[in-house]
Amino acid sequence: MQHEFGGMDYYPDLDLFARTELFQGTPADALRDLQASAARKRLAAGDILFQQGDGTTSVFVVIAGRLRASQMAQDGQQIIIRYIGPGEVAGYAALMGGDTHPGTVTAVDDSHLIGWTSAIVRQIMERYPIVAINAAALLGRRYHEMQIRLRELSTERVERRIGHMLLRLAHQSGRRTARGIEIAFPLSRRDLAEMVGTTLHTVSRTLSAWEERGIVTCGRCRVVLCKPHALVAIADEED
Amino acid sequence: MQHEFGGMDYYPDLDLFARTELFQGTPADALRDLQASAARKRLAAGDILFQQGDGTTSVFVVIAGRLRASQMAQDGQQIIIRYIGPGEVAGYAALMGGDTHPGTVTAVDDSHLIGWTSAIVRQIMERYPIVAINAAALLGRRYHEMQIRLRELSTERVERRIGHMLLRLAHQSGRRTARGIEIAFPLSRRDLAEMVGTTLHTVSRTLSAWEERGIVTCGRCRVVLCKPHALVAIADEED
DNA sequence: CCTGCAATTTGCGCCAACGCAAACATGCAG
DNA sequence: CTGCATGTTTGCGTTGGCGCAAATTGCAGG
Repeated sequence: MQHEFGGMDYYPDLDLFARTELFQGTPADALRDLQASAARKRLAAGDILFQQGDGTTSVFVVIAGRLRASQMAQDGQQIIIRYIGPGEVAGYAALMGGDTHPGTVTAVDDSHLIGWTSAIVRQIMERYPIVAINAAALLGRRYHEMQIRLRELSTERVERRIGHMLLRLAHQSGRRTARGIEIAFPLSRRDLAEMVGTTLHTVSRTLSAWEERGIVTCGRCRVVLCKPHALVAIADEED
Repeated sequence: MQHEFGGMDYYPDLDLFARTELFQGTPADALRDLQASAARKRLAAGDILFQQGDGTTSVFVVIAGRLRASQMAQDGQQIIIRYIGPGEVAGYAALMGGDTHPGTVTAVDDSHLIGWTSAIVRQIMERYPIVAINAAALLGRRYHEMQIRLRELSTERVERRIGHMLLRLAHQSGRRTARGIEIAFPLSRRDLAEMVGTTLHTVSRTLSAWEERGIVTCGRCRVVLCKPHALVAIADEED
C-alpha cells in the first residue's frame, strides 16, 4: 500500500534506492558511492538478522520482504515493536551511534536487504548531511508512533487496541483482495497479542466475535479486514 | 545527577552550550553562529511552551528548569511522555521535519530555554552534519526508552512499573538529601499514574504501602527514595 | 488566622481480562 | 496417507486494579 520495491530485484537500481526512507533526496553520485560500499543479504522466513544485545555492526535497508523487531525482558516475556517493510531501516542502533542492538530482528517472509557498517554510515552522514537528516526524521516518526501506542496501551481497552493495531497494520502493509484488505504477512494471534499487550486467548476471542459480525475473516496466521469502517467505529467510537 | 547547567544563567556561555545533547561536538564557530540566531525564552512553572497540534515553529534547548511532555487523546485522557531537563531538547518535531507538535510541553519549574526556528535548524543541520547526527542520536535514545516502557507496560504489574519509573526519574533528576534520593521536581500521584498507565488511587495505595515499609517518604507532589535497593528488588525480582 | 481549592488517602464493589486447561484445526514432513 | 507440531478456539474460575465516593490533609491567598 506504501512504496513498491519491485519484487525480488537483488541488485536494486538507483531509482529504487532513492525512494528509501533513509536515502531519499540524496544526490545521485552519493547513491553510487553507497551502492559500492553496500553488502547484500538474503534471509529466509524465520531467519534472524541480529539479536538483542548483539554488538552493532550494521544498518540495513529492506529491499523486499518483511521483518519483525521485538524486545525481550530477562524473564522471556517479549513484545513486538514493529514490522519493517520495503524501503525501511532495520538496525537503527547503528544510525544513532549505539553499541548494541536494543532488540531482535527476524524475517517473517523471505527478505532481501542491503547493509552498511556503522563506520561507513557515520562517514556517509558526515559527508551527506541529508542522510543524517533523514535518519533523524525516521527515528522521530518511530518515536511518535511509540508515543501513540503507549497512550493507547495506557488508556484503551483491549478490543479497541486490537482494532487500532489492525488498522495500522493494514495501512502499512495491507493488500486489497476480493474479501477485503488482507494483512500481507503471516500474523498469528500471539503476534497480535504481543503487539497490543494482551494474551493470544483474548485476541482469539475478539477476532472470533468480529468474524461473527462479518467485520473480519481470519485463518491460520491470516487476517482480512472485510469492513474496515466498522473497525474504525470500534477503535474510535465515543463512550 | 546528570549535566549541570549553572543555575540561572540567562545567556549561556559557549562551554555550557557545547555540553547540550544537540550540540555536543559542534565546532566553536558554529556555536557562535547558533548563539547569534537563537531566541531566548523564560517560562514560569505551569506555563505552556506549545500544545499538541500547534504548527511546528521552533526547537528548544533547555538551559535551566524542567518541562513535561504529554500526549492527549480526543477524549481528554492524557499520558506523560517524559520530563525534559537541562541540556535536553523540547520540540523534537522541528528536528524531524514534522509540521505539527505531536505533544504538549509544559514547564513544571521556572525554566530558561533557547530556541531556533525550523528553517534555521534545517540550515544548521545541512551545514553542520554533527548536529543532524546528534539529533538522530537523541531521537534514537528516546525511541529506545519508549520501547522499554512499552514492554514494561505490556508485561509488568502496576507496582513494578511504579518502581521502575521512580528509579528512572531518580536517575534522570534525583537529588541526594539526608533522607535519601529526592525526585527534584514536583511530581503528583496523578503525574506518576499518567506515566505508568494506572490511576492516582493505585499509585497512592502503592506509595502508602512502601512508606509503611520505609522504602520511600512522600509528601504533596514530593517523593524521596529512602531505600533505592529495596525498590530495585521490587522492580527486578524474579517471580 | 481563616478559607477554599487541590492533592491525597482509604474503603468497597465490580468486571475486564488473565491464566489454566482441554479440545480442535491446519499444514508440513516423511 | 499419517502423524506431529504448531496455531486456534472455547470454557471456567480467579483477581488485579479500576471506578466511585467520601473523608482528610496541606498549601496559597486574602
